[in-house]
Amino acid sequence: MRPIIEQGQNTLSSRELGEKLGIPGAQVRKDLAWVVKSRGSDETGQAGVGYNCAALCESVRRVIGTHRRWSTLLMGVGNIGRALLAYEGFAQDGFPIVAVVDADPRMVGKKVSGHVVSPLNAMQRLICRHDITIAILAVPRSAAQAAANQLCGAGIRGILNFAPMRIAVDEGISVTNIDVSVSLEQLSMDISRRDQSGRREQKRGSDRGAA
Amino acid sequence: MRPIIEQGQNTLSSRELGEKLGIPGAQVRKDLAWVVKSRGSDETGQAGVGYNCAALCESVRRVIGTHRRWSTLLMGVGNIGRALLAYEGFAQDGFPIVAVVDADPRMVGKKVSGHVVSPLNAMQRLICRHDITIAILAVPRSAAQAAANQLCGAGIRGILNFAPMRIAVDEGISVTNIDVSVSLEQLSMDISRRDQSGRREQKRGSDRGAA
DNA sequence: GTTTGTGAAACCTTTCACAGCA
DNA sequence: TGCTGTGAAAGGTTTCACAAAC
Repeated sequence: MRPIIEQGQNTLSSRELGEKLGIPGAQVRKDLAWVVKSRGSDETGQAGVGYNCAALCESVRRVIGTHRRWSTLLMGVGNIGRALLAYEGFAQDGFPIVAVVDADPRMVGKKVSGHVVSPLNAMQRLICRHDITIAILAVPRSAAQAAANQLCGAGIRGILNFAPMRIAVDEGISVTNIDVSVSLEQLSMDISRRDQSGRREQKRGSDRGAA
Repeated sequence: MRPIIEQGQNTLSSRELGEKLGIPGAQVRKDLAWVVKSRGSDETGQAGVGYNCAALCESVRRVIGTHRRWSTLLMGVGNIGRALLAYEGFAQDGFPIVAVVDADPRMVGKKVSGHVVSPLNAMQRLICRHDITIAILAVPRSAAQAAANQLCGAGIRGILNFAPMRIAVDEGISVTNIDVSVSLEQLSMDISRRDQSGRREQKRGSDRGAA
């Protein structure tokens, strides 16, 4: 899993890339053409050679937005919040947690994995001062909507929501949900459907490999 | 957010349902027709009335697979593992954690949120005995592929992977990934794209509301 | 020779619109 | 009248296939 560019190869064909991703080369070319166009760049692939790894990487990072740092605020230092703070890998990915708040006064002032927990009423100021765009919402379900409202009011641009519910937000604010139960349901559905097609396959005498 | 069925309403139209989900009624009808067909049931919606909430719920649960319990094994009692054990909400959703294992001998025998941690070599036996179909993989990235291999060998059917990497698994095994950094990247891309279209909108004099 | 970028074709999903039913 | 189920239209995505570029 060492970066390809460090393995001495500094160019990649769409077919190679597609093999790694399990998709046909044509789709890679279409997608990459879109990336280049989105970026407004003219750094395109070279016929007969392929794509320059470094340039490609930079283009993709531009389009995804990971070329810059996105300061984040963590709201809630319960079990999930503490696990996230302990991980410490987000800063490397460009998402440093620069502020931590909790509604529980008993938590305020405590240090969790090196981060001092601030009170809710400091949030607005923290967001402005640290130019925070993203909030990680790690509070219990019962507190989630109220917390989301406060975040919207404080001028956050996006929320990563760990509460097992849909939160309503103001127009113009993006939300991404992480819900372990939903992921488990996806998984169980995948397994069920595989079971069913397997049984069908058996019944009508294995038509043609896997579906 | 009280269940609709407890609010005295025991029937729902595709339009109502679509409004709640933010999609047109026609799509709800198409999807529900698929659910009914998938289930092989003839419990269909009633013209002029709508869908029976209870029957609909049951059909959807059948298709997703949540009509039955899926015993799960947790592998790894690090920060994420402990947070998952502390949550205790998965059992209610039909995904009870019935076994917990960790490679660290110092962890074995300890009780975490009421679950005794078993050693790795007990895993195979636990999976058979408790009829475990799903594993939650919550180990560090460096240990993830080896752990996945062991799970595949032990006859697991699906893996919910929290390690920040793609794991390779045997044919016929389903994987769902939860990667917070990837979710943060999704969020930042959403925000970036909104910014861009916003700026475009401004430049050419706000064509027509939101894009 | 190899590989890109891209029209055209094939495929899939969403929306429309309406006959038919309660 | 109100609503479903579905054929047809519209829209979008993926794959094919090949001229042009290296």
